[in-house]
Amino acid sequence: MAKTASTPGKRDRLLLLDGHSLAYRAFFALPVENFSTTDGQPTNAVYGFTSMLINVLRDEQPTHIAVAFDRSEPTFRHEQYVEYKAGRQKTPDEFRSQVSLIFEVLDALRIPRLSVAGYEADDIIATLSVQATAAGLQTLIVTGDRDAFQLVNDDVTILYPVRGVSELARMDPAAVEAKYGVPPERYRELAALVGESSDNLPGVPGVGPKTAAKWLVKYGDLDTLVARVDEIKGKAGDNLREHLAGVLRNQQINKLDTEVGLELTPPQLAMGQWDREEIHTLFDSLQFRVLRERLYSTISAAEPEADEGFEVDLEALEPGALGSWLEAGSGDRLGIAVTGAWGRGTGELTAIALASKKGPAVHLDPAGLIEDDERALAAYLADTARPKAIHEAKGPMLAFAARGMTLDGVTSDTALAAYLALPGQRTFDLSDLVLRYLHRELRNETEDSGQLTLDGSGEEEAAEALAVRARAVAELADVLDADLDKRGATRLLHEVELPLVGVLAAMERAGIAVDADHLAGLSASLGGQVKEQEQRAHDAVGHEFNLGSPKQVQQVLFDELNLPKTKRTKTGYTTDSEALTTLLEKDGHPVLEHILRWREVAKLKSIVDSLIPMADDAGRIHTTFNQMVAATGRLSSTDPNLQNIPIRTAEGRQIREAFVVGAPFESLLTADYSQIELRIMAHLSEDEALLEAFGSGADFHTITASRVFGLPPDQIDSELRARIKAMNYGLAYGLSAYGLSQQLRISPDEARGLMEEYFQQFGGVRDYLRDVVAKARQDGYTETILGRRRYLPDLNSDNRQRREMAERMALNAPIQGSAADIIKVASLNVDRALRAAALESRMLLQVHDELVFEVAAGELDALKTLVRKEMAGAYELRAPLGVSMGTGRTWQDAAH
DNA sequence: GTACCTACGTA
DNA sequence: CGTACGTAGGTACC
Repeated sequence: MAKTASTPGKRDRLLLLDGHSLAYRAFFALPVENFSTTDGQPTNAVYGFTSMLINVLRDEQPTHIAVAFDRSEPTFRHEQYVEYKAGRQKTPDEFRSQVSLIFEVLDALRIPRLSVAGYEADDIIATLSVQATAAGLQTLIVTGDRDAFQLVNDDVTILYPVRGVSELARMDPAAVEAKYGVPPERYRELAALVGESSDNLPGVPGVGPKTAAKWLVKYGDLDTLVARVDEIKGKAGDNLREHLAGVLRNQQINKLDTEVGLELTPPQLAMGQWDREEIHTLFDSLQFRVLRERLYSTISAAEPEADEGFEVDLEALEPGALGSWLEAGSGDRLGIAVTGAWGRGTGELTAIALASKKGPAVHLDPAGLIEDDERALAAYLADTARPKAIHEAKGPMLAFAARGMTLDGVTSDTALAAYLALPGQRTFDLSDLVLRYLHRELRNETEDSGQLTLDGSGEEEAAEALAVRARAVAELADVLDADLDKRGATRLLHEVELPLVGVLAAMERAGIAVDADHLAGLSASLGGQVKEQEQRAHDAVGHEFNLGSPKQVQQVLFDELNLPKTKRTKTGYTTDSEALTTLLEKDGHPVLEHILRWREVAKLKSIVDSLIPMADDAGRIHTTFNQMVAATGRLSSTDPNLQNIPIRTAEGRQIREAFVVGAPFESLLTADYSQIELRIMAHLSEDEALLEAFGSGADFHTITASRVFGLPPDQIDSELRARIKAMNYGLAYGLSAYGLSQQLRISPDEARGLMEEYFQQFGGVRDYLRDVVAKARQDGYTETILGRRRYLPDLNSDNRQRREMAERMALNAPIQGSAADIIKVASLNVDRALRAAALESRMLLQVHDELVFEVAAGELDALKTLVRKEMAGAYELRAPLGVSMGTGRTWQDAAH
């Protein structure tokens, strides 16, 4: 798709945009309240500019493109006229911060941006348009600066925004003349007479575009007008004679320079290929969802060249021939693709395709296999010596397991591999990866054979499409292997993530038993409380309203009851529990209490009610663990999320009582790491004092507090301990003095002092945190103890908000990610040890730093020993891992 | 019906 | 102005 730079054809069109002028227009056209990211970065100018850009790209289909920007340095015009642009309002800060974002958008779209010290964007555009005409290109200029009208001719058209950002007036020579009464080449003279207030170029008083045009038409041009200035009668003539010098100066100054020295010539501005993924990430961070879709749907991304598809030769197998077909394979890794449905710990397969990188492929209907083939397939799938590649193995694994088959010997899960390579990505579509890594389209290359399929026309195509996927997976796996090798993630994939897939599948299959009666009872009692609080809240304000609607709650509190305003949100004032609690302390209006209480019980009821229908016939709930969403390497849990079951309040803990041991097992065992993230921080920072605090065996927060405050441990009260506990944990999240002050409700100065005293004792931590960010800025990524990377390009952003956000991520990612590494290793080792010891007990859940087990009869002691050993020994930290355990009939009873 | 927002549960 | 997630309900949009 890229054009050859040296041979512009006659249909080539150069699009030139004036970056600042368009962004500035957008800035004032779009209300900043409606255009900012959730973290407060204004985006109205970026949005408006990008939107205009997309529209023009769509409507004009340019072949060449560039965006010109002004520079902050003075221009040659300032040298000629010191008052040039004097008296302008200072650029608003909200605008300034968006310019670099516009740069990022352009960079991601591979659109060259040009600026030259001493010149304005218009001069660059003028120079390029002249060069483009000489090179035979048509030129389109998008600018909000009327000075550019002087450039219009048969080869140069201007698109001038009228009313906001969505409408562009097309200014060709006829349009300019129709609007101003003079041809474009006279526009500059007209503007000199009229003046330009925004550039501080006063014109002739009392002379507007109409009079100026009349004169120019009558005399032909400005020079003649000046020569015969004495002929002009009336007040206007007097004014003209009086301001003649200014007019001539204006004419000098508004002349655009067409000989600016530029590094690129028009033919070198051919539209490049842009990176879909980079755009995806950038627009995501700008929260431009609609715009991104518009971009994708309106202009074709210059994707990696993808004219090729896949050629597969689908072999028809006689019944009973599968075994020998599988044997005949050279031992190459086969790609597997399946269709079907899975989730909630089980699944079903409707089709299977197997293909090597080269050679024939087969397509199987799992329901139609004869016994021999079924046996051959099962043996092949379970054979660890037969390497396999598959995209997203866990779902199919559940489906295979549901029909009694084991999928083993998976040496590549292409989705998982891509996750390790690009952990920040949201989706890992096979077709996207094929395009990215193989530069191919996920489609069948073979032309229609011309044969009509008599039995169901779609079936053949579906089979071929699946075979194509299997082939693509086989090829992709090799390329990803090489990519991961480059990134140092090979061992992480093969020794941790891949084997973990089966362990997670087993946990999902097992599920956890719930006590349906207990849940029903909870639902009823919570329901009663919800009703009661609702009634009381209505009574307190004298009318009904929806407590679940933040909007209505705001109305009641701030409009009707006139309570003091809280912190602003995008759409009003926050009514979150923290704000309402503060309000309650200040004002004490009874409705506040009921709203807070209603929220509490309503939340709990919604959790209970969501769990009730999740139980299967055996009374067990099966979550789905997602191994590829968290950028730090953690797992997540969905449908239902069993990683956020309440624990903090007594009522919440009643929900934990609903998770119970299932027959024939004896009890539940929970085992969790104590303060694993702090231990990792101590390990990574090698701070002697911190390591010592862990070594002492006493309460960690108390010990660190005693050091910071210079008091013996027995004089550390709960208040002092709480402060240091907040510090200890906050550090791993990039806590600021301000944040700490907010949390502890102390002054920022006090908080700053506390941090300083802390770092006096634990200077190694400060050094580590500083170094980890500095290194990440250098490398572009952070790394965990097992080499799991997180890429943070924003560390070098010139947008402060984004940069600081990235810095906090950089602080946290190695700590949170290393904890994730450790519990993954622990899960694998526990699983392995359970099988080695032939125990019946099984692992049910993983909750970030906790594992939950179902204990088989008589195995409790053996299990505890085994779990403690494997968890504590998962990784050797300088602050050794500590494990605490508890058992009981319910998840709550097993707390400790 | 879909997408965003606010609020809130966990580690 | 402390990281990482998922879900629910309301609301605004199509």
